Amino acid sequence: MSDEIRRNMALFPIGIVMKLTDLTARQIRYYEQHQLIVPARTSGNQRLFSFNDVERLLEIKGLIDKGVNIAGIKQVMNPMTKDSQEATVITKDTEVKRKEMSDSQLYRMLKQQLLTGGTRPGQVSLIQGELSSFFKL
DNA sequence: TTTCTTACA
DNA sequence: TGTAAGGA
Repeated sequence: MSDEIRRNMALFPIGIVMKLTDLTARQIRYYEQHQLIVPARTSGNQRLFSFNDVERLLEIKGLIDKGVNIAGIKQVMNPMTKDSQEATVITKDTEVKRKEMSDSQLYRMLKQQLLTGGTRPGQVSLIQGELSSFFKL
């Protein structure tokens, strides 16, 4: 699967990613801080993003628009690190299944949190502004 | 010129 | 999240 290599090959700087995703540099860097993406770095400390990173950012943008916060997004995105990405190459089938599972789980949690209008003790809120997300969902 | 980190009227 | 500062 040399396709994985191509998808994960770090190619473009943040400027291009901004245009590709319609996100600000601030947002992109913020998501990186929260491990939502792990772009490579050049010798000069410049970030280099891969096609995979761009796709992940597009997914993130979609979820943000629906009112999901970082905590919620982390549950939908498989915490793919450089290592785990290579590890999942063999189990492409289970990878897809795991993602679909996460989506339905997130849906239930969002619905449950919206309906009860809150979180149970010890549970983290997955919603941004209770009101805004109410209309979008 | 572009990007990086840190910090906050 | 936006934006200014100061360096690479």
